[in-house]
Amino acid sequence: MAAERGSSGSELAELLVHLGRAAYAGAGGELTAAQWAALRYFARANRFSRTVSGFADYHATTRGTASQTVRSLVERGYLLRSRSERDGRSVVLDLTGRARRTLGADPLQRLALAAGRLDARRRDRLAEDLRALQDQLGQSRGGGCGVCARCGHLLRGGREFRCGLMDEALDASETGEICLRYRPRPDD
Amino acid sequence: MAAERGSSGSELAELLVHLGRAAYAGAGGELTAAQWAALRYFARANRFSRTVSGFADYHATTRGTASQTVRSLVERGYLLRSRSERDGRSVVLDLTGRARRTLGADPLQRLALAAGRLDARRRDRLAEDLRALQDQLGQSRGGGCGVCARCGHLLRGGREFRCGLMDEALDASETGEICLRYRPRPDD
DNA sequence: GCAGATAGTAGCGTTACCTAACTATATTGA
DNA sequence: TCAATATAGTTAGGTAACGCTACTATCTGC
Repeated sequence: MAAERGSSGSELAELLVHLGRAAYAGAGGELTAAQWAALRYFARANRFSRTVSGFADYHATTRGTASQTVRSLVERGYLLRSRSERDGRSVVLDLTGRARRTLGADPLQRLALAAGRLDARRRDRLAEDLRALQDQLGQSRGGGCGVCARCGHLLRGGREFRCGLMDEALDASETGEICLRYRPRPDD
Repeated sequence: MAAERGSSGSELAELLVHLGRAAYAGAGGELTAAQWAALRYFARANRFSRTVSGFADYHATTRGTASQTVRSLVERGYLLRSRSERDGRSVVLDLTGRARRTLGADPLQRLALAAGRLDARRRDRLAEDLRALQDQLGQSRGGGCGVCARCGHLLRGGREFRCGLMDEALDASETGEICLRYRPRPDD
């Protein structure tokens, strides 16, 4: 029952959650928090992941809720909806130009700016620590989430990239996108 | 427009917010996310801050919303409500024994455990970085939030602690509690 | 005192969120 | 090949979060 030296795990966890909320303080912009989250997700997810289920997983909510949020964004002209050619059950969501412009007004920018003012080394260190936490959490759930560049399924041969799971070639620029199927590399 | 080296501020911000949400993944326990947040707040706030407005500020929401969340917790036996002697307009909220026991099942514990598994030095570093971000955000808003031990209003004389703003003595144990009036020390 | 600020509540409408039920397509396997 | 099962997505219904406005009560400053 002795207090831990320095910061305890719970303090850290509270700090993290609190910061995540405070970032939106007094936002009130043109979209709700969930809608902003969806826009950010579809802006950064790769072509295998820009689906309703993908967002539901990322946002840790149900498909029903995700479906509702997506619908509101489609109706308001932020997302384009098309059927997947890979899977007849899936729909693919893509950002419209309007959505890309709107992302510039994302209330999260305030936090992003604050983070951008950190020393580059410190920022990288922070990101690394947060990702370590994320991977650890992801393990205990099904999901997890990260970019191909750090994914255990990525195969590289020379300058070519390939996803071993989907068995498809990846453009270099795609390796920085978020993927549903992300799994931390074991040796990482 | 060139990509920043390493992690950009926006990536970091997204990571942070995402982690804050993912921590609750599949929680679904006996309370909602807002209710857990309230319980945590009232467990950690000092006697000047255990009010509806205090929680509203901390949780970055309106007093109306905070009032509703608090009411639900009082009705369900998690919080005790009493009028403040210092200020006739205020009510003071205190956790019941049931609430303290319930906090053991806080879904945030999963993240807290993950954080607790980090190396102690790394954890302190992480907490420090997050607090730096928080202070920077707090500045641009009115609020801000932190513990007396790091507050600019704290005066210490020998082993005695005192809040210069409220002009009251503080018990040593109270200096680890959250305060509404927290202001980062200028020289920090 | 009186004006203006602040603490809290109440009511309204929108949205998030969950659950459960449902359709349609994929996958599995006997 | 065909039936069982799993998965993608939608819909409906209910609770609570959330912001807004309006309101009362108390406090603070002049």
